[in-house]
Amino acid sequence: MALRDDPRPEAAPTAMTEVMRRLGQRTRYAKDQEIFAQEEDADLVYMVVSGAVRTTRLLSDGRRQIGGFYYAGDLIGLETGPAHRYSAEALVDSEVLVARRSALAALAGDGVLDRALLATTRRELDRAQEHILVLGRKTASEKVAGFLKDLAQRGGGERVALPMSRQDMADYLGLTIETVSRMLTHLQCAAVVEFDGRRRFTVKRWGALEQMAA
Amino acid sequence: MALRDDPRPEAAPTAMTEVMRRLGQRTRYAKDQEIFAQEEDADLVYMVVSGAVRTTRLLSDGRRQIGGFYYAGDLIGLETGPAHRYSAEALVDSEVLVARRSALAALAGDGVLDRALLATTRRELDRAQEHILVLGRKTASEKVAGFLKDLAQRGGGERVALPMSRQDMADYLGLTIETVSRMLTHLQCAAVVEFDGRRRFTVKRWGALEQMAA
DNA sequence: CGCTGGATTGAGTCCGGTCAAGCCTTGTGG
DNA sequence: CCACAAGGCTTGACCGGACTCAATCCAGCG
Repeated sequence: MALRDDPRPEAAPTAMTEVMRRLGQRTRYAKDQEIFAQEEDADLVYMVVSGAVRTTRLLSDGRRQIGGFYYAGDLIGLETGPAHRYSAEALVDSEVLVARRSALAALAGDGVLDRALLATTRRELDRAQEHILVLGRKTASEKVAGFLKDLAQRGGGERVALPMSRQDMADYLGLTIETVSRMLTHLQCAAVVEFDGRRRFTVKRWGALEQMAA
Repeated sequence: MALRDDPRPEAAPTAMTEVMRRLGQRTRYAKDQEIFAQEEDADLVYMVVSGAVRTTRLLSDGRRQIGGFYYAGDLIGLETGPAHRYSAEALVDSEVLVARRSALAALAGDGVLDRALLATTRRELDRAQEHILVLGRKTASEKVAGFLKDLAQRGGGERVALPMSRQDMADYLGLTIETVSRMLTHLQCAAVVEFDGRRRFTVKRWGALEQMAA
């Protein structure tokens, strides 16, 4: 595969990472364990150290929307006001640094913290707006192709791991599990990607994938 | 109608409003005139003084997604990094205060500006996440009912104005203009709302509207 | 090796999109 | 002040992409 420049933005400002490392309480969460709950008081900030996390929002009738997936270096828990709008759960066994917001402010200095939080929040807003475009105006096959493309870019390597289930993908993309599965089958039949087990794939025709993502 | 407490959050922190009033260049935009363009350098901050604004994002094939609608007191132009992800246009003839970000920082002091921007950005992120839930997991009738409900709450008064076209509503909700029109007709047939012309309505059965918004 | 739960596949349905025809405001000019 | 145009909106008929329901498949694990 040709070299491409890494599209990943800095996961979080260095100052933030530094402070979190010093003040954060390292905590382990098992697969599917809840890290924080919807409506819970949002006084804590979380940084993923290893593993992966999803943020989800539940409607009373069981419909679920996933807000995003977070990996090592990503900050969560700041996307909300006083109370969380989303809950967060570990996708796989994960380690997370947890810190009180007030403690962070004391150590980092208000200005530094504010600037770091602003940068992270703004990046989060960009992600959300991209997500809005996808949910509002893309077809099922564009959604799935775009999802795999993003994952492959983020992963960097040849073989890309899918840490989430088909249900998670569906709930992120506003589709059903069956539709996601069909689109994956199509992509594989078209020799755009090749799956090696259910949670691992390789991009075979990068151009085609980008085109399908539109 | 019974008194309800006003669900509107402060449109923008007072410090921000104050500074914008002093430093902002008051500019008029005609209906449908562009305020800033997608991909344009994002050095300016905008505050709506009167009228209404939409932010939109265009796909190459013409599909359009509206990110949000903004009214008097709302800040725009901060939802992005170095370059705007969305363009902004006036929904109706509007007045907007325009200020350089650097000028604001100088006057307000970095800390104050950062804190104000953080608060606004976070509120914007909340809106975006709500929008994601709506686009990903709600049906057409829930989307339209929810949209009218939000407008009515924001408007406060008895008669609620719709400053946007059906096309704008459709592009905000991820629907077509025909579907929006049909849902509005249904709501009116069910005597949930009553239209007085095409751009003005009254909520007749508040409970039913909230229930349909789910 | 057999169990188990996630994933795939198929058949049929339905919600929302598409295409097309008309309606109704709103605004303009005589 | 009315006539008429024009564009936004509504309505109808039909279509199709994504959903639903249901039957299997199969990878991972004890």
